Amino acid sequence: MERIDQRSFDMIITDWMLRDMSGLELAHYARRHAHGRHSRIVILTGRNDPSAVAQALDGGIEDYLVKPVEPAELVARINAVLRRPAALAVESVLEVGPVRLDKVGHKVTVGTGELDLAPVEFRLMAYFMENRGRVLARRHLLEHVWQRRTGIGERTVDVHVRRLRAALEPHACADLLQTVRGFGYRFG
Amino acid sequence: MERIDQRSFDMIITDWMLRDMSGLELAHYARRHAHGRHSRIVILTGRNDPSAVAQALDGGIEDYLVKPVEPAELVARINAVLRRPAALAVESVLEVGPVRLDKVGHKVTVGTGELDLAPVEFRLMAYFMENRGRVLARRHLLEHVWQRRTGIGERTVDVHVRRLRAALEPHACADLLQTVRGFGYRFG
DNA sequence: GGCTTTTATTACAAAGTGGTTACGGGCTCA
DNA sequence: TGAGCCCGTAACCACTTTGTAATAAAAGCC
Repeated sequence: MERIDQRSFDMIITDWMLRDMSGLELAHYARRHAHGRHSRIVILTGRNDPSAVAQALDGGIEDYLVKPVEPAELVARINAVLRRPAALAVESVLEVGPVRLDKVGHKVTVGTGELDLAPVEFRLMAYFMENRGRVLARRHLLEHVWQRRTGIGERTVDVHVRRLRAALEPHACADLLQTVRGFGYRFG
Repeated sequence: MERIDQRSFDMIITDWMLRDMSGLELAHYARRHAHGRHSRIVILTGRNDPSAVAQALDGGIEDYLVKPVEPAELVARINAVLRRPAALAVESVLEVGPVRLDKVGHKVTVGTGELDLAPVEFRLMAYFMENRGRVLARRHLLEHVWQRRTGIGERTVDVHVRRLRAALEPHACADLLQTVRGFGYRFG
């Protein structure tokens, strides 16, 4: 924990049972602290307990290996984890520029102000923030934000984007939600 | 494979040994095809072979599970994979000289400046960058950049090349897009 | 230097695309 | 049950995109 305070690590490999805390607690500590925020965490332990695996993975651990592990497999799994894009935030709070979206608290704030969004708008916003910088086609958004697959017109997306922009407008960040002509929309 | 051709999947779970191919081959097939490109692939098999694990993970497989797997662990691992940002996001950036083209973000930058390209121009640019240094015939470009096969005059390509050059001009790299008289165009 | 072929440039009209607004059905909640 | 909010649709408008055609320029070829 001292080391985590001092500098950042590409990867932290820890046992499940430590002297004073669990590996998961260590992981959460790392996630909360600036330097460890982007560390990828792997648990390597002798304890083969599915519920522990579930708990660890749901808690944002990158991988959970049960000893004995063949060195070849260990190396392969480490490489696989390192190859992946940097760890995704475990917290349910998404943040892009001045916009903060709390998925659990179901609340969106821009700077100090709060946004009042309808259900669909909220999910759309969350999806945009989860995929910032990426162009999302209308068809794609309909599939992922509107769960039901069947016939909703693509123009509907336009209208909801407009509503999002209208909500962002008073806070002067409507330009975060950009139109990419011929392809879709991009956030951030 | 037929299904992969037809639509996209969030995740593909497959055995290691299939009738006519390995799960890894199936994975590579999915990765190469448009619809499967963003699928996350998990191998679930009875074969506990560290070198197979290494091979699979190095080949871009998201996870490799050895049967028997506790349902709780399976679900946890599936969720963990789905929570991760879709792989291959990094691969989509093409770079030639000072020109950077981000296919996912649908953005083209030259040095610090950004290029504003229309849909056809963007696809044309991407195709040129994917085939840099290669002379591309007008007929060839019409077939690959304009997907519809039907009669578009070859002169049209000239016009779009001109538009690309006009976009590159202010950044002093219009000369990247060269004319090869009698054959077509070359980029880079 | 003429002549032909190939490419560059410009202008333009038709088709395409997105922004905006209004509206009505459906749902929720008091 | 009624008011009010959500949300999908449609219509209209403005603006872009894009293929073509016409003309200018350049590059070979003898």
